[in-house]
Amino acid sequence: MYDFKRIEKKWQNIWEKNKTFKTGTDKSKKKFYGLVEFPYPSGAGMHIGHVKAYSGLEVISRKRRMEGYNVLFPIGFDAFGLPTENYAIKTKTHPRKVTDKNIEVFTKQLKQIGFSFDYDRCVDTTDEKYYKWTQWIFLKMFDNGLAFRDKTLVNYCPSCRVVLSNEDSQGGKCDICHSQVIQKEKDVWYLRITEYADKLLEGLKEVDYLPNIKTQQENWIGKSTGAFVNFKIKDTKESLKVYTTRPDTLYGATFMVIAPEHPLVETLKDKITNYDEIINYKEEAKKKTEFERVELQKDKTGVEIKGIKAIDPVNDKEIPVFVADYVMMGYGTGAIMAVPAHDQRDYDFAKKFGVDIIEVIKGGDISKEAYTGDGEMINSGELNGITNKKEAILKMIEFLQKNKIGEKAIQFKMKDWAFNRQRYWGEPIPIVHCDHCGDVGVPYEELPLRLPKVENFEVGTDGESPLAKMSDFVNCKCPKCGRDAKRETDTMPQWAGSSWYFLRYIDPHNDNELASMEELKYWLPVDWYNGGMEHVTRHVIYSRFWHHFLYDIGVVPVSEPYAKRTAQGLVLGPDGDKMSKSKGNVIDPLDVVNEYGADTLRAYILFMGEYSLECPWNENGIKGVSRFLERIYNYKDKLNDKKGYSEKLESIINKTIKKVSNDYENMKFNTAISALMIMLNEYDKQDSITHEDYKILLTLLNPIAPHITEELNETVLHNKEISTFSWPTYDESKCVDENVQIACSVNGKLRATIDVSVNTSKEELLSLAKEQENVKRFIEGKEIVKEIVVPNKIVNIVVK
RNA sequence: GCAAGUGUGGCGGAACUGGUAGACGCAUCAGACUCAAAAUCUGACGGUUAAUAGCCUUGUGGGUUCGAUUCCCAUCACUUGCACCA
Repeated sequence: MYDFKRIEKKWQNIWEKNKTFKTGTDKSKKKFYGLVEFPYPSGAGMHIGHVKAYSGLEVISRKRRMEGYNVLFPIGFDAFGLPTENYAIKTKTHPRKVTDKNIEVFTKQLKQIGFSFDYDRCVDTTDEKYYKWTQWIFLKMFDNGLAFRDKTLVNYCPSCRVVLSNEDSQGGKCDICHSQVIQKEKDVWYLRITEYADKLLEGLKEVDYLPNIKTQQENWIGKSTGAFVNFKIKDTKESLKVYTTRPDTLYGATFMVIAPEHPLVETLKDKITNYDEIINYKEEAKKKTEFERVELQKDKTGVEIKGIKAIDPVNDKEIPVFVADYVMMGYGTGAIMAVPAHDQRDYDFAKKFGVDIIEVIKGGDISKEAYTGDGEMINSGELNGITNKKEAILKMIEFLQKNKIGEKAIQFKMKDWAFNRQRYWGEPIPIVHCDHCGDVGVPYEELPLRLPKVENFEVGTDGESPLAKMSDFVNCKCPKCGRDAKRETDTMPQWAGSSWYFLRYIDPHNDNELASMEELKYWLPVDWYNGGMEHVTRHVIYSRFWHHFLYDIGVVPVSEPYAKRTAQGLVLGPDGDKMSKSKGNVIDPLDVVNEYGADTLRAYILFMGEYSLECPWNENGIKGVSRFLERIYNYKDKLNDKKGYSEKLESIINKTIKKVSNDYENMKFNTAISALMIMLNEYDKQDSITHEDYKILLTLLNPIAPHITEELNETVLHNKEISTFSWPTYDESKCVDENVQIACSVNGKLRATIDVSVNTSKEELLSLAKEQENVKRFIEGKEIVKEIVVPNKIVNIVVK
């Protein structure tokens, strides 16, 4: 048994002392910037998921260094946020202290696992030298009209007393405390991310993200091309504007639905004969969160607005108007035209309320359900006979524009980003409210606007930020006119600090700018960003948005921050469920380090399965990897004095170098390790192996298991450190086997295999196959219809 | 509902642009070593079977093909994300 405790400690000390993994500064060298999502330093310490998330690029980074790159592989801490604040409130400790302690523990643990981060570039989002620049970016957005304040119905968590973005209140529950979210009118700071929707979509074309990541972002942005159409309200001057992606079905519109909050209800109050009923419905809808409104899909509620009718502009038909809460004011125009024959949701509604259903596209059976497929247009005036949906849409848009009843329109699903929180532990929003000047940005030279040091940072009962109670902080002079004014007391959400942290790593101690252009030009873009699937639509989009903005104002040299993005799969508990404290299936990585060593932990986490897929933890599986490392360790007694590779091992060595190199690049670490195991099995068949044979194994394994390989390389082979080696190369001509096995099949069924030398001719393969006893049995007395020979692979004889 | 992903032995998982399904590892069984156990080493190991013959087998049902885990259609289950998105 090798003494992993001593060996791992020894090498960790050497790396720390020699600064082995310090980022290179020689700009003439090619660069590699590998980025992992920085952790939230929770009190629980590292999670097994962190180990998996970092191990992928850890291997790549170690390989890149050996390939001669300047490697920037940094780590930092996303330390603002509610858990720390709540913990601080509970234990009556200041969040600053809690954060510092947690960061210390985390850093120690990261080092215990041997991660080759450049710890000198560590970034902490709660450091005022850092959040100075987070505030600076916010101010720049404010100056450019991208940060604005509005009164809106917002998701509000009564328990946390915080306004939440839609993204943070999924399922109608607060993301943090899981209590019910309600709707409340409130002052909200927004970042106008919608203005960048098109750029964020276009930018995806030039980056190398995993396909499913790209698709998710596209869906989130949700660009749709359709048309605005105006429906007149009969006997009034009013009209209803709707947005539709299916203007081709306009002749099939038999009713309209508006959101309960739609202003038309007030404008036409006098004409509406059931106004009270409508208002009642509106009040009921207010009680529901957006989630509940959209969730109740089985039973659609709504009320017909009596006394008014809309007029379909293409055929002048009078159609009824309903209010229903499944239509949202926040998307499109807050009103829809309903085409029950070709939209299932409208169909259900029409059936329930007894509205006409008019078929305009042939192909379905509208007595049973809506038909959403393609087909010939009918009952549609000038569109009749068209069978192509796109053509029909284009023709209708043309018609609408010619007759000035509508126009082509592009809509995005994405909404603006609600940006303020009523919390202490976040970046103060650097804005002053002045009665005369309105919202005024804190002057840049006064940044950072520091979080005041206080004893009591608990949230007040009014749901305001704790900062609101600090008169020293609140009361100030307006930077513009000098009169008495009040500071904004809300803070930024956790997404703020994580939206630009990768820029700070590039130049972490710069006091004059967020990072120098010279450094940014060298290091950007991030070459490879790996993280969780769950951050693909929030953090990654938010940070791309910030980066595009910084590019537009000339602060960064490229528009897309991440050249490549991958994601690792979850590590599940041994029971196959997601690890959670309540289920008691949590594996603590440090326990594993203590029992098996860091190298075994690293190797197992990469060996357990395909990196991008989720995979359950298996206590037995780790033993296999542990044995593998043990076997390598015991090889020191089996070395001979011969030079070069053993002749018999040349082929397997070259093949393994090739396989492992490729697999690392494709994050197929499990098959890379498997290839190394196969190589070791080949070594086992020899009486002895050479120093070179051994060295190549240690080198290939080093990125995954750095401690044990460095130790053996030093104590057995007496070489300088592996981290100074060049990455091994292979000879393609030696990767080819001399012999291959050929499958011989009859009618596609395997009947025999033959061993032949590589590149045996087709003719010879065929005649060899026919000589096989078992092949003979199946072709004898039958007519040969076809003979297929694929050299080096298979012979298939088709008989009748 | 929409979108994406996954489905292979007792288990985790392999399989290049369609070409010997089950690599590698775990578990299990047998043997060696040992007084014994552990560790280690050797061998077997999808099902059925006396068989190194055959038949069946990659969620299910079809299709294309000489040949399908791989491509196409349908369907089921699970996971994730978004959502009455017009």
